[in-house]
Amino acid sequence: MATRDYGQYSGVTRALELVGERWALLIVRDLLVGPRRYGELAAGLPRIPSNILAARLKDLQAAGILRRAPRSRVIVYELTPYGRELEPVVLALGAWGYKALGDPQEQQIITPESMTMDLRSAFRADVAAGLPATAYAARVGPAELLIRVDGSALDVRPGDGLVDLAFATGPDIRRLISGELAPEKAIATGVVEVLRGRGSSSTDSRPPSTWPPEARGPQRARRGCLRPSM
Amino acid sequence: MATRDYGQYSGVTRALELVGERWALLIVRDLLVGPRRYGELAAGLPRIPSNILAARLKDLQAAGILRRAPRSRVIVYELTPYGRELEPVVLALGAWGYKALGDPQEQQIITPESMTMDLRSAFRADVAAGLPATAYAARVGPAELLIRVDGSALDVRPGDGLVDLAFATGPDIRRLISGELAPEKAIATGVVEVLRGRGSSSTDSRPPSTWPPEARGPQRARRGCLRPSM
DNA sequence: CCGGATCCTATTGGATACTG
DNA sequence: CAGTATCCAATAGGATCCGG
Repeated sequence: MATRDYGQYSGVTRALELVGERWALLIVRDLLVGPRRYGELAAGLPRIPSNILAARLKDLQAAGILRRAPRSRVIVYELTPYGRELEPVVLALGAWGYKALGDPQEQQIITPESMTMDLRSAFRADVAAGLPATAYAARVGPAELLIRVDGSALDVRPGDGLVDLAFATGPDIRRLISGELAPEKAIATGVVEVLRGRGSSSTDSRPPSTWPPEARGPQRARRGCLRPSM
Repeated sequence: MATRDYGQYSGVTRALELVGERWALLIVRDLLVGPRRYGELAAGLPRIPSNILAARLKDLQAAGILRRAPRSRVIVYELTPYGRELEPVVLALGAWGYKALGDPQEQQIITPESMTMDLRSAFRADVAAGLPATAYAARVGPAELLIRVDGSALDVRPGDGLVDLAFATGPDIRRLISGELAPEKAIATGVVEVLRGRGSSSTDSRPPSTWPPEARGPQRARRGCLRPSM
């Protein structure tokens, strides 16, 4: 490995030598949602310089964490089985970091990939096991997600579709994800606004008032990445 | 936070802003074993420059992850409750990294703290639940550890004491920790050498032959940190 | 336009020396 | 022992450029 090593024979140091550099785990996080093209990764990591993205992709590939795969004339990057085994690491980091998250700042964006992984990190299989199979359309700030819960399995992915229930939330969903707020209380206090109906999407509704007005309309900053704006 | 941020509102980015810098998670790892003094941390992280250690301690303290605590005239650093919640992150990273670990290289050391956390990462509560309470003295390469298993609880700490069973292992213990090798096979193949007896310590035995000769004697490089030497 | 490579500057980390 | 201060090397950031 080209990366500077820690001079220690241990699992944590080895892991940090492979994925400890800046941006590396964020690339892995986005690829945990699915294979992505170079430009899609760049769009989801708004501040990454293109030379750093290229360098990380090269390093992660050399480490056997991801691979370049040609998909009908375009190249996508996808995790190897070993790379996918980083999912517990990313989920644990996300769950921990979510507790230290305050209100969104100006210039902080939410991407579909980041919100997808944040929701996965909040999923409690034991709780979900008692629920009937349900599909949700969620608008979490500016990201639109399709969520399916079936037994103790969770499927979250960016997008839309036919669902049983649609809901929209503001930035306070973080209190729900971090476990600070119970789901019933979230609905009762308006943190989560339930939009009933077996409809198609959530595009026929407005986000709850906790989102500032300027965040309501879709303000595309870059391909597929919207800013919560405040 | 002074650290450069990722411009994203998500749990993983927030976590990486707090503990994503070089050396930070290794300091947390060592403090998960117990409170440590500045010099003890420096000894356990052999290549860390003292200015970096000082800077990280300051940042981690500002982030509410650790605190300086006066203990009878000396200052120790200890994790806050929030800092201790990083344990799942460190264990997941260690378990993942262990699978990518090859044989120890020259100049790679093993510290009691690193080996303690590596063993914790390999602990399977469900398996241990069926075993009687037992205390082990383990010499893992150059580190001497006291291991107690009771029900589904594991207690690993650097040190020695009265035990039920003593054993010594070479670098191939990594195949045991990573799950590649079953315990019975490890003993059968000599990866783990069992030194029977309800004795006091493992100091009356030699490590298995898989450790190179020059590693057999205790070669203290720095306080409490020994090198496996190849 | 996508997928990078290159160049240059700004920031951070690393090694060593030094101090209360 | 518990850190600072200094200086230099390495890395990240930003802009631009290039080939398909």
